[in-house]
Order: sequence, then C-alpha cells, then structure tokens
Amino acid sequence: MAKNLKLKSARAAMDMSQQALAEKVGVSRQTVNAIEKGDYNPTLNLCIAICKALGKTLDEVFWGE
Amino acid sequence: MAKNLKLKSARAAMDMSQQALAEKVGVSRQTVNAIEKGDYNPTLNLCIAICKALGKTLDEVFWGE
DNA sequence: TCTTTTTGTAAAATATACTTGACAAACAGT
DNA sequence: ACTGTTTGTCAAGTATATTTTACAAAAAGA
Repeated sequence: MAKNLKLKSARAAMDMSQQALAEKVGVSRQTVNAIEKGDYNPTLNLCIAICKALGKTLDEVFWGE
Repeated sequence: MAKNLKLKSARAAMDMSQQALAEKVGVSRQTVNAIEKGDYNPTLNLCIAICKALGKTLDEVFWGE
C-alpha cells in the first residue's frame, strides 16, 4: 500500500504528533502510524474521527491515494 | 448506528441490486446489506471500492450520516 | 396466483483491524 | 554531550469486519 501523505501533512498542519492524534481519536499510536505508513486499512469510523480531529473531510484525507 | 440511505439511493440510481454491487466490489451480499443497514463499519478500501462502483466520492456516500 | 429476484436476518468460522508492551533510531532543545 | 519527544517497527494477544450456509419475508414480473 501507499503512504498516506495527505494525512501526514494535515496532522503536521495542526502541529499534532501521532500520539496526540491517536489520543484524540481514541486509538493507539501504532494504529495512526500504520495508517500513515499505509500498512493497513482503517475502518470508516476511524477515518471519520481522524478527519474531524484534523478539520478535514474524507475526500481531503482519504480519497485518491 | 444509522442506516446509510445515501448508499441505498446511489445504488438504486445505478439500478444495481445489493448482490450486483457486492460482486462488483468483491464482497458478500450480506456485507453490503449490513453496511446499508448500518450494522457495521466497513474498511476504507471497501468504501472506496463501493464509491468507484457507484461513480461517487467518499464524501458523497459516507460523510455525514 | 405462481415464479423469480431482492432483501432481511442469524449462527459459526475465518481474516484482519487494533491493542499492549517494548525497544531503538532520528530529531529538537538545552 | 545529554535529555526528552517523536517516529518506526516487532510480536503476541483481543476485538471485530467479512464469509459461508441457510432460511424466510417482501417486492416485481408473468
């Protein structure tokens, strides 16, 4: 799978660490790391939580990798 | 969880049965049914496959339930 | 009414998302 | 050089998405 650079930059734009984002959306830091790295395939609910935490929409963060 | 009526209507607009959509995206009919019914929480890759099959984007089908 | 397609639903099994704990490398600040 | 934060990664476990088989109700067509 491909790295999710849109997620990485959206997180950077909010000056948030993987840890901070993970806590805000209620998952482990490794999960956020794996999603950014493209290792797996988050669930829709997690994608939505991440988008809301970053002030983005699904299309902006997860559409067109 | 809430029913996904946007998915249901997008599928209807393509004149596609749950079965037909399921085959097109490579999952079982029950999975499509459960997603429409709101029973669970598909993975991102499945959401993307469904959107492509229906000619929609993530925001149009899965954003704001 | 009869037949076929579509949909709703359930239980048991399998695949995989996600967790926890842990360790090391890269980087920033002092 | 030292300290603390961030990131990358691994292995073993738990939770849950998805499959398969199966049956019945609802809708559509003839």
